[in-house]
Amino acid sequence: MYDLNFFRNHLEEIRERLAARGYALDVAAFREIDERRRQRLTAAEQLKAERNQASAEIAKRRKAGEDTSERQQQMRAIGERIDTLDKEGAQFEIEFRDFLARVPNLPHESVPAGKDERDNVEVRRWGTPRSFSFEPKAHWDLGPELGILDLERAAKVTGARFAVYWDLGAKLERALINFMLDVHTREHGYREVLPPFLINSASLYGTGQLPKFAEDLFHCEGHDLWLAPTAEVPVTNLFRDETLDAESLPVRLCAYTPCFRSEAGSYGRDVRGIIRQHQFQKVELVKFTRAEQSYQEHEKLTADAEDILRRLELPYRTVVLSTGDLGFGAAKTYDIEVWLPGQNGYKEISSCSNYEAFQARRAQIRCKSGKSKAEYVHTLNGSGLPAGRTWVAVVENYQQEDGSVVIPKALRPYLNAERIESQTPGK
RNA sequence: GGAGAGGUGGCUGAGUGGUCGAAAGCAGCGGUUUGCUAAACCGUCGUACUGGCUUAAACCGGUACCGGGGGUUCGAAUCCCCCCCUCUCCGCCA
Repeated sequence: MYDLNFFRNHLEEIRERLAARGYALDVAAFREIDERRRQRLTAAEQLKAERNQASAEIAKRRKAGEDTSERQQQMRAIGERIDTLDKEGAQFEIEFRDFLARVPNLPHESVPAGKDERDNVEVRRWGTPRSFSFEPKAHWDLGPELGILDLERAAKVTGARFAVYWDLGAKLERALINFMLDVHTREHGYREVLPPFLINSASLYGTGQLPKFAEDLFHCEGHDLWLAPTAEVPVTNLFRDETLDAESLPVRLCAYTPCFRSEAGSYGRDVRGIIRQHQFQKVELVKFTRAEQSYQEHEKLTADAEDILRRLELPYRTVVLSTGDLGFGAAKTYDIEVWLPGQNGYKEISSCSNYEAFQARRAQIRCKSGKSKAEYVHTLNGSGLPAGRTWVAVVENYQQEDGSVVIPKALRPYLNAERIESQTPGK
């Protein structure tokens, strides 16, 4: 969401900059919608001013004991005209808001121009993919063979794209979550928060999932409740409609939640294994900063997410998304990609974005210091990290020739085990 | 889920159909007084949209906003309906 005056006065410039991310801003359509809306608005307001005046006059005359029924009769007709104008105006207003709400954010100037993910630019690479003396397996083979991952029963109990973890598989997931929360709260200065997993539509509007991306979400029938697709939504909306003390910024929060995504439109992708699930567990990092801090904090947030992979000794690379690959509300995004031997390539594991004031303006999150006027904060978030994909990375990268999996040193205090060996689940 | 009480500006809190955008107090801001601080006194003090202004700011108008949405009325913070939230009690549940 843009500042209305800024938007109206910089239409051409915005159109050009949005073209870089593949969005065609229809300037003429906006002008027309805006014009139409304002016409209706001013027409209705003029009549209302007239009515207000007349009402005051009626009040005075009645106090003086005069008969005002004729004047009231006149005003009734005006009231009807106001009604009509208001109804039309409300329709145009919805159209107008909806138009604005569907315009994506401007890319930051440091974002490389490009058409799609092929134009993303690698900014760093850490660790060396291990060379195997045997053919490494994918987790969808390893997991079931070890008896720690059970997709068949998950399909029976719930359906496709859900998983059941057994024994050390379940413990590994839980260990990862605790490990990540501990690192971020103890080492990186984040405050831990446990938010609701269901959220209302106002929150989804605030972070930008609505109105445009309803089909990506699970909705609870008969309620204004949705399953959170990421902790970004409940956590960012924690301060919706609030004005924070600018001195208290940046606020750094981390949260564990399960995440639910309908994955509509990705039917053919990542069908094997647990790379793409309807439900996965994630630790999310969220920051609220002053405008001038946000890019510095963005770098730190990305580094904090990367640190989890370093501690787990998992090779990764970090890319900056090109203008064409940028998400709807983001001004700049780093993707962190972890090495997966089973796929012989790097796979996205975290997406760290600076939204600047895009979400803050929708969600009305401001900050204020002393006498100065309140201004919108910048919001940032990134996965730090998803437990599911990290689980995959651990299992695939630490697999041994005999089919067992060595537990990374950093996780051993959480698992009380050094190795996952074959077992027979639920039998 | 049932019964009751409530939701007013940054805060406290008045207001039950007509100069109410809203009393009063506190906080804030500007000033006077003062060796400094404090106190006292005077003034000021909401937000959004919108018109005037070449743009923006300032300024001058207008409209809207008293939890949200509808309705009655010439006129609604005030009356009616629906919803949400908070508190108390009951029921149910982990």
